Amino acid sequence: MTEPLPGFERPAAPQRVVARPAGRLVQVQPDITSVRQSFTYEVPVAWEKDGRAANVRVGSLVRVDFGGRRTAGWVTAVDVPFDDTVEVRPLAKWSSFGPPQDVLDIASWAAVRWAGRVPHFLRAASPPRMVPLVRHAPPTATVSMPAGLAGTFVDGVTLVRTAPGDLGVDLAIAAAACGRALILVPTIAHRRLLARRLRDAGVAVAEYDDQWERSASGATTIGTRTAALAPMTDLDAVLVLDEHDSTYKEERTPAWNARDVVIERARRSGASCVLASPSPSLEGLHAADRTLVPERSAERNSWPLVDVVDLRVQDTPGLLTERIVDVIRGEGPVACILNRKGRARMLACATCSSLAACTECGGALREDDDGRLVCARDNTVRPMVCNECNGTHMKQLRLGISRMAEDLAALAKRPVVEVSAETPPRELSGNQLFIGTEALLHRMEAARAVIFLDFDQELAVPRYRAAEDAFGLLALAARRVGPKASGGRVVIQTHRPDDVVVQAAVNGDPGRVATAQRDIRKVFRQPPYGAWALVSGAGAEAYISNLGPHGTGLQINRLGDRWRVAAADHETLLGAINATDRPAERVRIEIDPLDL
DNA sequence: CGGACAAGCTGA
DNA sequence: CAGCTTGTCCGG
Repeated sequence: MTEPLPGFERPAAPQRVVARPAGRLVQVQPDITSVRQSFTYEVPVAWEKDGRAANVRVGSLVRVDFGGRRTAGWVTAVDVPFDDTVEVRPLAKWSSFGPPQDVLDIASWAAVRWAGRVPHFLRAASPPRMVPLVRHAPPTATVSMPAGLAGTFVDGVTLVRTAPGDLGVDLAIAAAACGRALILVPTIAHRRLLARRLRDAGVAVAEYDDQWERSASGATTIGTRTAALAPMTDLDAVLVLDEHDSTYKEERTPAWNARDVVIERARRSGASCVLASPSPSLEGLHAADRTLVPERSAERNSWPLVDVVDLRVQDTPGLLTERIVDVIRGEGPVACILNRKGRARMLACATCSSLAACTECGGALREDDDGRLVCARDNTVRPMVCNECNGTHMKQLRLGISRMAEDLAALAKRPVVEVSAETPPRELSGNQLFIGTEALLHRMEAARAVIFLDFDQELAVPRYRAAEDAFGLLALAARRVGPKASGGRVVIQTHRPDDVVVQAAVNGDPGRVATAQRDIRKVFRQPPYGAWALVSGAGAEAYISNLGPHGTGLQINRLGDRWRVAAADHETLLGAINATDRPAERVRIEIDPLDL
């Protein structure tokens, strides 16, 4: 920059455009999804007199005039410097206490991690009803550490493989004994049960999000997915029960995962983090610094007896085999599981009963319009010929559930309760014979036996997580029937009795599934050994072309009207995803999709 | 998100 | 060229 010539000095600094307002200045993030920026507002001077001003804190919910209308928003910073170039308006209203600084920070982190918008996360982190004041009755953990668990809650992330029937009461008490604890469970029923047991043990409990205010005051917080954003600070312990459960993943965009959020919160607070599950996810194992596994014989005995019915060698056609007759005729509640999700019809050889499977990937085959066999996973096509015996005639394996219920009732010589989503809970109690989809397993409390009439569908689902999910279902069945000593049993009917998932259940040895899956996922760079984003929606194609310039290190695959974007790690993937402009049409971006 | 405004399009 | 549509920008 050269010196200006005499007479051409630069004008003096411009006059202040606006006068400094009298009140304190705060930043507010409006609750408008597409606004990614905070704006400065003034705390009205009048609020200082009546004490309202003292409640304007980071995280507080307020209402502000914004762009010609009034909208809700969150205070994201207080006592910010004055910028004289823009006019500052006063806050219109103070609404409620809100999430603390830690949670605002985690919301920003999560917005990057799942390519979402901050307001989505702040909404989930906010109280369900306005909270006029937070009473600070600091609850003190008076519980002592349960015997044998002192070494579980240590620095870093620990994965604990639990017995299938373990509902985590002792682990939860151990977490509470550490101090400020945040505990995640998959269902509200599980939350209620655990909260009751903890209160009985003398722990001050907040059930999130009904008791948002209590959580904010530091009580041991128990809740489902959204509890990952509970208004807690200075965490000492984090516990995720059934960490493999898919309910931790939000289905709507942003499709964030509560388990991953609390792992990050624990890391930031220096809290010990325990992930517990009888069927650990590979993501959980990958995130863990160490894994605790039960002693072999104890774990084996914690699983029920598992009978495998080899459908290839049954005399009776169909799924109602001789082997289940005794089980369904006995006393007590029995659940028959027949998943109808994934309408893809499956085929088996009419001669040797082998399941028609893809020679490349093992996925189930269906018949296309030209009478050939097509793999649902990789679209490999081959003629209608059996792998095993070269038979050319295939039979359909699918049966309607109502028809199945009738046949089952006839075979069992007792009535069958057909369970659907509409079945009221009271009809699920009692010593009856039930038939339904896997939702039945989630809804009933206990069973003497669980029968998977057709486990092939679980094994052959064309998804990279199929084996893990199938084993998770067996672990849930094991929870419902109890350990070997209880006398209950799980029956698995399948054409693939030697599948590692089936054998892991038979031997009560979940480690086998993880070991087998780990190798496959590593080779194919599937999560968690790679990072994926699934791009769909009307604007997907335009978005993918915008992604091009940022595409270093990305692999992009078209899957019909969706695209899979893969990278070696989240940093590479999210760097590109978040730097890419979105077209006007809707684009749905799902990071770490489960259904692929 | 929704209003303001600019640029583009259409029909007489 | 008025009157309308479509697109882009921005809000304290």
